[in-house]
Amino acid sequence: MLEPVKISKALSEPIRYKIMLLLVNQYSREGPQCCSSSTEGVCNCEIMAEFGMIQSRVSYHMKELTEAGLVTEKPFGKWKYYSLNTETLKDYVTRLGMDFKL
Amino acid sequence: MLEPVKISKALSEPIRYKIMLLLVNQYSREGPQCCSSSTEGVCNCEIMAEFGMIQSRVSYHMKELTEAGLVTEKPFGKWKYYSLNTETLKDYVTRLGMDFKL
DNA sequence: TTATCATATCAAATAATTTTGATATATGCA
DNA sequence: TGCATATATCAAAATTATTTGATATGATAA
Repeated sequence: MLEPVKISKALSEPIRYKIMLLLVNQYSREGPQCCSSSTEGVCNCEIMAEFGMIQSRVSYHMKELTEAGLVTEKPFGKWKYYSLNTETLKDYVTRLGMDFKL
Repeated sequence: MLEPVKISKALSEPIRYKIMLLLVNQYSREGPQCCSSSTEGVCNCEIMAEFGMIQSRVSYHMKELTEAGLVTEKPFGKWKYYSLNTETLKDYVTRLGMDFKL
């Protein structure tokens, strides 16, 4: 069941919106990274590096995004890869269109 | 210039989302109202009546919605009529589609 | 003008969210 | 097993958002 208010809230935090943009564009950064590059998504520590955030802060925001259904998690060994759930975004957009007769 | 984070925040508050729904469906309620019924929109005091909110609270939320560009205000005498700005919503939806490649 | 009504604004109180540092859990490897 | 690494969780602090009651502004009408 789609909750447009919850999805709006997830998108309403600037750093979370930036993380979403990072996920859609895939991570590409030079130098050593904690997890091996993957086409499966972007890992926690890559997000830390990209935005200079500490680990618990990244973890918190990824949980918010995941619980809103905007991001899916894929554990791989000790890492976790995140990717966009575009279906939720599509449903959200559709719902706004219906609710507000766009 | 469209600010998707700001629009998301405006939509992320439950009572604001309900007010938006009220605006799109137009107000229709029995009994005495403070302002005369209008096709131009819904007035502050009608929103107070609909949700049992005090005046300053309604005023605060209408300001949030207006500043996000989601609602337009139309002063009429001592009243003010609010209506949805569907253009902003359409632009928001378009922007999400582009940002996240939907 | 004065009284009344609708809305706006303000400061203080309350509530919700976010950030941080510490610690816990879980996996992989020597 | 024991150690290192990646992520999760927790409690406290910091920040931001919302609510409230009081007062201000601005328009109407007597």
